[in-house]
Amino acid sequence: MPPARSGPNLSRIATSLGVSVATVSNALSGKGRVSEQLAERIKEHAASLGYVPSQAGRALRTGRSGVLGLVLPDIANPLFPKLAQAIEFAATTAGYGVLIADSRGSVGAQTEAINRLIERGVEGMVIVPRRGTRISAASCPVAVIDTASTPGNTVAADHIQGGRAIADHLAELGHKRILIIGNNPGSNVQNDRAGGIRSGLRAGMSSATLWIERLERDRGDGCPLGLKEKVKEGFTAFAALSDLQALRALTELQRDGIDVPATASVTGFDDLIWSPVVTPALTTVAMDMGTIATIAISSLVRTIQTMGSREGILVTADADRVPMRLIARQSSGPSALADPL
Amino acid sequence: MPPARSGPNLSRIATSLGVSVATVSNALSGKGRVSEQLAERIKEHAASLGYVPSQAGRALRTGRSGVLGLVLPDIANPLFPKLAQAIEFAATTAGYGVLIADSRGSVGAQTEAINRLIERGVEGMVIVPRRGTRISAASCPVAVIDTASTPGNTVAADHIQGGRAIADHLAELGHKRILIIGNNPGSNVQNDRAGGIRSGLRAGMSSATLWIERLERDRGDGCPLGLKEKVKEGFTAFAALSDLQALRALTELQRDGIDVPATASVTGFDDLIWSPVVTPALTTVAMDMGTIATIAISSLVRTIQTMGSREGILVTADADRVPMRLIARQSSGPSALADPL
DNA sequence: CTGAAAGCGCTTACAG
DNA sequence: CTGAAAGCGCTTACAG
Repeated sequence: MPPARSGPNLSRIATSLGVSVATVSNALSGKGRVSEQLAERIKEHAASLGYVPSQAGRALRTGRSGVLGLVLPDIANPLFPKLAQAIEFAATTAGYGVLIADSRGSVGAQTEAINRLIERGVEGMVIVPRRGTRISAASCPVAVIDTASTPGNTVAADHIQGGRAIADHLAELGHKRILIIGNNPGSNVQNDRAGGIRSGLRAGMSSATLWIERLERDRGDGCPLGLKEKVKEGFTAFAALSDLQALRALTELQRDGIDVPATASVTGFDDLIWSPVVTPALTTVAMDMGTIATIAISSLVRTIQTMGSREGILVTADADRVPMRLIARQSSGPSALADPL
Repeated sequence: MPPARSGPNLSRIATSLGVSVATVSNALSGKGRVSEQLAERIKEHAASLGYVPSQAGRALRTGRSGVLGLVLPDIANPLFPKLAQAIEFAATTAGYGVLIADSRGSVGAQTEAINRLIERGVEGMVIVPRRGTRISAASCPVAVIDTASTPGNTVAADHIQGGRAIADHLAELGHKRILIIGNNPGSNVQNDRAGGIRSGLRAGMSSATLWIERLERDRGDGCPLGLKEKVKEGFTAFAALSDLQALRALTELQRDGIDVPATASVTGFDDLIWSPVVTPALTTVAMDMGTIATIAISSLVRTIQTMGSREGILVTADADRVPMRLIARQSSGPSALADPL
C-alpha cells in the first residue's frame, strides 16, 4: 500500500465535513459551481487544518508540474546571480518554481544538466548555453539566452549597442585613443561588445585591443597588463569588456601611480557588484536582466500553454534584443547590497 | 479524462513487449526479481523509446518528490553563487533536485519563499536565514546555514577562527596597528570575524574598528573612508570583514597614492571572485563552501530518510563549525573564471 | 448545487 | 520469475 501523507488531503477534509472530494476541490480552486457558504466553510476548514495541496497528485492529474528549469554554464560567474534572481522572480510571478542546474565544466555536463531537469519533469527551461554549443533537442520548450548574434537565440542583451554606448561616452569625454581590454577573443559576447565600441568611434578616434588570455599565454598567468606603457603610448581610455577586467585595469593603473580618472578613464560592462564600490566608481554598461528574464519566461510560458511541454522546440520572442544601459559614475557610492547575515 | 502524456509510459512499454507494467517497473528499477534476459530486453526497449519516468507518478506513489529547496536572503549577493553552486552539486550527487527561492527584501518575503517551496512539495530545505530571523516551523526538515554563534544553526563557517587566521597573518607580517573595516555592526558574521581578529592579536598589537554604515550615515553614501589619515595615524594593516570592503579600501588607498602592500596591507574575507584579479591580489579567508554544503545536504537527507519529510524539525550535524582557510596572495593571478559566453 | 467515478503513472505487497 | 490489483491525491466530465 502506498504511504499515506502525514498532512491532510482532500479526502480527509471532505469526510470531516461530510461532503465529497469533488466539492472540496471545486471550492478550493474556486472553479466549481459550489454555493458561496459551503465554499467558505470548506476554505476555512482547509486552512485550519493547514492543508497544502499535493503537487504530485495535481501534476499527475493535470500533466503540469509547475516547475521550470534554469541551466547556467557556471553559477559562480558574477554575471549570473542577477540573472538567476531575475529569472526566479519572473517565474514566481508566473506561478512557476525554478529548478537550477549547473553545466559547469563541459558540454557533457550541460547535456547531463538538461537531462536531469527533464527527469525532474520541468515543463520548460531557460538555458544560458555554454560557449560554442547549440541546444538541439531537449524534449521540452527551451528559451535560450545568449548573444543576439548567436543563431538559435530567444532573447539577448544588445551587446553591440552597449559597446556603442561606451564609445559615445568616451567620445564625449574627449578621448581619442581607446584600448579595448578583453579576456578571450573566442567569446561572442566580448566580440560583440568590442565590435560595438569600434563601430561607435568617431572621426579622429582610434582603438587597439588587448586580449588578456593571449598575453597571459606568453607571459604567464597574472602578468601585468602593461597599461602604464599604454598610457605613455597615448591611450587615455581603457574600455574593458567586463567589469572584472576593468577592475584589473583600474587597480594596475592606480598601483602604477596613474590617476584615474584624471589621466586615464576606465570603463567596464555588466554593472557587477563592485562597480559602484571602487574608488573611483566604475562607469559601466548594464544588461537589463529584469527585462531579459521577463521576456524569456513569458515567451516560454506562452509556448508551454500553446504547444504543451513535450515538444522540444526553441522558444522565440517578439523582441529579442534588449538594449543595454550606460551607468556613468564619477564618484563612489554605496553598494546596493545589504548585509544579509 | 486526465490528459495522456505524449511520451511513453510503463504501460506502453509493457503492452508493446507483451509483459506487465509491474515487470517493466521492476526491470527498470533493478529491484525486482526479473530474469536477466527479460530485464535486458525491457531496458533496451525503454531506452529506444526514450522513456523518461514520470516524477509525478513516482512522487505520488512513493511520497517522495526528490526535490530540496534552497532559500537565500539575496541571490545577487556575491557570497551566494559559490554556496548555491556547492549546494546544487551536493544535492545532485545525493540524487535531489534544487528549487531556489529568493527571500530578498523582507522577513515576509522569506516566509513566502518558504511557503512556496512547501507548496512545491520539497522534502526538505536549506535556508540561509535573513539576519535576525529565526526559522520556526516550516513543516519539513530544515538545515540552517548561519553563523556558529547563532542559536538554531545546522552548520556554519568558523568566522571567529577565520578572524584569528587574519590576525596571525598580519602578526607574522609585523603589523602592529590594525584597522578593522566592517560595514554593519549588526551583522553576526561581521561581529564574529571582527572578534576573531581582535582575539588573535598578539602582545604589542592593537586594533580599531571602522563601521562603514555608521560613517556613511554621518557623511553620506559613498564618502571616502579617510584611510590616508589612518595611515598617518600609524595604521599599517586594513583588515576588511569582506572582500567587498577590502576592495573599497584598496582602491581608496591606491587612489590616494599609498603603496599597497609596501606601505599598508589590505586583507579581506570570502575569496570573492575579484580577490585574485586585483593588483595587488588580495589576501583573504575563504569559507569552505563545498564542506558546508556537503554537511548541510547530507544531514538534511539523513533526517528526511529517518524522520520523513513532514516534520518541521531543525536538522543537526555532527560537525557544525567548518574551519576557514587563509589564502595569502602576494601577486595577482588569473581569475578561476572561464568566460562562459 | 453536489456527488460518484474515472484515471493520470507509478511502485509494491501479494498471488500464482 | 511474472502478473493482477490496489492505491498515492488530485481534477474533471458527467450524472443527478
